[in-house]
Amino acid sequence: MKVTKEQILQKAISFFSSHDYDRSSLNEIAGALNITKGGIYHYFESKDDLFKESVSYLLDIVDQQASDSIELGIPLKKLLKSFFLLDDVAGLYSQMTGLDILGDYSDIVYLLFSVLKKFPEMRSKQERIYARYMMGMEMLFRDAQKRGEIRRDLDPEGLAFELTAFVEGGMLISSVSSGLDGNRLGTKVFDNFWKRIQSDSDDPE
Amino acid sequence: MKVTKEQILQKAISFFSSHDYDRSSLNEIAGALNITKGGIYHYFESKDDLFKESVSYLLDIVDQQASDSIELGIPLKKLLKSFFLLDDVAGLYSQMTGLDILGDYSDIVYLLFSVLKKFPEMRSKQERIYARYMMGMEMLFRDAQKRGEIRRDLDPEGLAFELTAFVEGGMLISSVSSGLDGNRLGTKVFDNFWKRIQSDSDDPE
Amino acid sequence: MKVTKEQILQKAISFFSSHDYDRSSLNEIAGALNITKGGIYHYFESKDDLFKESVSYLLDIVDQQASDSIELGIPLKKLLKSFFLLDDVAGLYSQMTGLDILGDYSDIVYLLFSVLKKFPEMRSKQERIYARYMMGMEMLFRDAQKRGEIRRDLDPEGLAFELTAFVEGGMLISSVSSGLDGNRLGTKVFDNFWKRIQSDSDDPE
Amino acid sequence: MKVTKEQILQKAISFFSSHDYDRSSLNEIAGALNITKGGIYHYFESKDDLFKESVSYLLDIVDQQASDSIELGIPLKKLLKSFFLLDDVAGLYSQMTGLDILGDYSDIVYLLFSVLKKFPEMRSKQERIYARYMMGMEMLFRDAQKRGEIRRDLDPEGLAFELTAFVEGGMLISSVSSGLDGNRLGTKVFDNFWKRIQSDSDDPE
DNA sequence: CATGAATGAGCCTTCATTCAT
DNA sequence: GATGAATGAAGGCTCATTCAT
Repeated sequence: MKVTKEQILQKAISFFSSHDYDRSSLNEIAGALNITKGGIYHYFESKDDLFKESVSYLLDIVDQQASDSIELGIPLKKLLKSFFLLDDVAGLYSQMTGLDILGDYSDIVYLLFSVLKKFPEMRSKQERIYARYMMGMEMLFRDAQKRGEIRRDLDPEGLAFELTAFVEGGMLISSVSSGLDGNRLGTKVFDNFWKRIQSDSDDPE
Repeated sequence: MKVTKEQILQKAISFFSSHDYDRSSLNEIAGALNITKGGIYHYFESKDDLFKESVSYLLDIVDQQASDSIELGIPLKKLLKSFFLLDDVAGLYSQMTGLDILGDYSDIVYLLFSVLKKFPEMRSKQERIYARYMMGMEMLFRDAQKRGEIRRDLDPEGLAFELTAFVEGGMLISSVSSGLDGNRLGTKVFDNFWKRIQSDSDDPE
Repeated sequence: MKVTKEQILQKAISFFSSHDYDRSSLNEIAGALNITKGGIYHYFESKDDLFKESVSYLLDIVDQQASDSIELGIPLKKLLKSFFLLDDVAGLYSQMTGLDILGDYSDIVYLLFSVLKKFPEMRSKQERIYARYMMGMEMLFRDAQKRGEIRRDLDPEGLAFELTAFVEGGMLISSVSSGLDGNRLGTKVFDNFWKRIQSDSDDPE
Repeated sequence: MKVTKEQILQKAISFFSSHDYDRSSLNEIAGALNITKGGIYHYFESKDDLFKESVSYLLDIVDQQASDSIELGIPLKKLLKSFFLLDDVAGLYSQMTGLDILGDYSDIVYLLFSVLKKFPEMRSKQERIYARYMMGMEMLFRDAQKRGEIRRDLDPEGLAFELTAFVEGGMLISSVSSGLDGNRLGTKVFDNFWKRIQSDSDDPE
């Protein structure tokens, strides 16, 4: 059974995100794939190269799944609610790739920060993903406004940013605070959030 | 001029937050202090020890300043507004210690994540700081409710979490997205936020 | 010319026995083999590992040669005599391996003691070698009793222990006392020893 | 309570014999005496100096006690018997100094060997102690011969060497072989030894 | 293609030694 | 006298990288 370049990338992601760059040795990565260190050098010029390529590989997946999570045309309320269940969202990260690549949310945040430290030039790629995601959100709100589901006097860009920032921050705090119930707090916040933005003509719950 | 233990801690923080644990060599840290590596071992048993002690040192400062930033008894609106000016808040981190220790917000997040990876036992300290901070926020909202400044039907715990999470997440996104204007977006969000929570009797602006 | 694992073991023995564990640096050992320190880590996980493996290597040789030195079926007297020539026996150690590995007898005693200090779990291996050797001696005496070469009322186990202990102690004293003639004193002792144990029917010399 | 030079010597012996030269740090030795490293340098020029002086100190005690153990004028048989009880003799080493300085027999042998490796010039002192001890033994046998307690046709020098070597070797084997009963085997050997050397006119037991 | 031996630089750590106070 | 800060050399160890096979 040949080891493909993609398998190496996946295993690398798994090491880099759980062990951190410097603590992930090529020997171990190779060992986990039952090949030798030299084998990796056939596909990648250096460890740095492997690192950058594997983070890119991961970012593409994240971007794809982020896009997929934004579905136009369905009632916004239900979709939004799912974003506020912080523990559930965080749980998605582990399955995100369908490849058992990632640990939890904090692993990926750590990984993305560390790549910025080493390779500042990768900032633009991360930046673009955030931008695309928030743009998707914005369209979601615009669409709901058009359909009259939410109030028309709210700024869609502000809403998109507010939501995204809250979710990121909420998961971050959640990942540090083991005793905190992210779903419960998220629901509380969602209730207030929705009450504020829903169209006046909406049936109050 | 004697080099004190505190000077070492500060320089260590500065390295660990900007270069990451593994890339911060004792050689460099010592060199930046004009002492030799061996000198560090007078004050610290090991690199791990230095790392843990310096993160502790930093966390104590962060905790202190977080507490200080919560002032009861003044109009909530003005205080809140300042929290939403993300770029300004982020800027505070660099001066937080008054010691030119930190780079920017992402440095400290990165540092705190990395310490959790290496020393999970330090989670509780970080957790406590978040808990204390959010409790302070909660009291802020309760106080404002008592004074009639904001609506009384809102859940203070939810508000505290919402605010804290938004600020953290906002700064995180901001630190990645160089083109993003954190103050502008933050102001937008604040306006909506305040409109929602202010007491009905308040004069609309 | 490739450097084999066995060559490293031999050179290590030579250093560890003449310089002691802590004073034998991997740098020097590697240098003597014209490789670099890192090369040693290809074959051994650590200095400790190298130490243990090389002592094991030596012990196996010692055990083998000890077994070989016990020949059943030949006149006991001649064989015994050779054991009492302490200087000659001590001299055998240096050539024991045919590899110029050891210095003199005291080197090996020192090495074996030091390995016990660091790795008490290696005691059993040394113990087994002594036990096997003394058992071989015992059989030698039993055989000679059967053949009527020595008196039948002596305890073979006691004789084996007496002989072994005397030889060990004699060489030890000899190795410390440069002026002492081990062969001369050994011969004196042998004469008494043999006079005591020889069969009465034997022709007195 | 002032720390005297002798106290340092004793503590040093205790460390050097149980931990070995290189593993005994001046810091630890000083710490065990509740003084600082610098304090040691008031009495000793260097670690080497301390090492040599402390081994000298020990050797003087050993020499003294070895002399004391040889008592002329009492029945030889009883005295000799005590030398053959190997486990008991080995046990004496720990109490030898009355100062809780030494561990067991193997510690002292190890220490004496290691000092020879580092400072070959100390060989003569050790050599002299062995020589004096064997000379004492020789006189013991001569005395017993004079008194008619043992046969007059035996060579006292050979007997002294035989006895000393056996005891040294026996204890050495004993210290390695945990399962071996040194007293039992020693008694066996003594019985044979005494039978051989006792005067014919002696009452057989 | 792939292996595995070998390198070399860099890191953490220890510790005898010095010296100003 | 004695302390404690500081040095500097050395050692074990790791690992990305190279290269002959």
